[in-house]
Amino acid sequence: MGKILTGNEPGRPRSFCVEAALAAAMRVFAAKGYEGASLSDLTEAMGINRPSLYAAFGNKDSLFRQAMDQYVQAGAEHVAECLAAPTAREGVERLLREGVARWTDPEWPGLCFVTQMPLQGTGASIETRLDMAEKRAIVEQALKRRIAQAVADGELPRSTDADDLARFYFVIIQGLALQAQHGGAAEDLLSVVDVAMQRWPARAAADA
Amino acid sequence: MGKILTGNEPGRPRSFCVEAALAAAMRVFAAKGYEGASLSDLTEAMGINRPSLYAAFGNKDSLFRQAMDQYVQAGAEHVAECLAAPTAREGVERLLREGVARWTDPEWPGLCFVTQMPLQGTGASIETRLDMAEKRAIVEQALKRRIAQAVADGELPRSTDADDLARFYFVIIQGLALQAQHGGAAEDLLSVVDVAMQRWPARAAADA
DNA sequence: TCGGTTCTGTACCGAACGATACGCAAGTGG
DNA sequence: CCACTTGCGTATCGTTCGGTACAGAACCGA
Repeated sequence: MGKILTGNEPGRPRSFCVEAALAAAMRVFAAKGYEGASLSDLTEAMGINRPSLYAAFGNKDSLFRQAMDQYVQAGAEHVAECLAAPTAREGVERLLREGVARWTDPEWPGLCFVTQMPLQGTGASIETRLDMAEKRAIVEQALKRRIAQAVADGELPRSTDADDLARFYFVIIQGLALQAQHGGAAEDLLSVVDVAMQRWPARAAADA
Repeated sequence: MGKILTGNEPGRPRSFCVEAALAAAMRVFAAKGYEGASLSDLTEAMGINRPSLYAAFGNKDSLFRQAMDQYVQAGAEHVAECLAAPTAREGVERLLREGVARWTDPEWPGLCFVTQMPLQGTGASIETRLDMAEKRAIVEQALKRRIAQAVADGELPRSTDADDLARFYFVIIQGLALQAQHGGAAEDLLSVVDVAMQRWPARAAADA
């Protein structure tokens, strides 16, 4: 992932790769939070200095949003991939299990991006927070659509309220991510997934 | 709640009520987070000035912990009160429903205290964060004990793993609180509680 | 009235923050 | 070689942060 040089533009070419720098910034933001990530932290991790950062990304807030966009895009693909499983149940279970695997992986960068970081008083601008809320809603919407389809397909009882069930699993996702960030062990969280999935609404039979 | 004057100590008496000031500080911390709450915010809300704050509470970190202690104590009492319900099911349901009511109440101060605030990179000291983790574990332990008792009482099937079930509902609590902080509507969250409680393990019958 | 002690209020400290001005380096087309 | 354009790097801006020194005010016991 070196720098992308087209060789046509005038002026001195950029000496770093924007995507790699964004990825580095994302890791810093994920590790330290919005306010906790100082410009010095960011520039050091990105391997560039301050004015280059401002020239390339405009702003700390703007940089955060661009880093987040990169993460959210990858995350959205992962969600879609999971939910593409043959049944909604498998899809949701994959989403939860792989989510736990990622969130408890110390190498995984973007823990708090979709779940919690941009809260009130973290210094992020109001637009950024609204943007995050929008991005977060995408996951919930995807869950909602997949579950609604499962109801239509007959995988779930016709009495199922897709919105409620989607919200339910979305709350679990956020709770899992939060607990992971608090240092919860992967095995404990996976057992929560077990309990959550064990209670997936059955078509007709009991699910004792 | 005015100042408590014993009239025996020498020196100039304190002109403010420590408890009231702590409560005010708690509201500020809850609203803006640890770093987001500046000393100016705090002193203004508490109605005192900086040196008084330092003389009375020692430190920003120390102030935070004392404010948190006050909140956690009230919270722990509430948890115990809820879980004292005749059945564990009623207790957990009360805990979730009243939790949602509190967290979505804009007047309620301490939303993020037990759930999320003191994360990495928020500026809080490592000891404070460990302290918070400990306090958070208290709720989970209470849940665990109550559910274990319910298993012993025969309210829950003997095959129930109390630890797993407690962790499950604790994750839901955290997810609900998190979503509330993201601006989730009370009715939506209550419907999540419905789904979560609807799937409380039945003794023997099916729970379609 | 007078030490002794404790709190209050102003004014300030050094450090770190986000953000920028400006001169130099490194490329382009002519 | 030469304007011209663009990114790089140093050095610095003004602000805000958490934390304090210091002087005066308000209470005690004698």
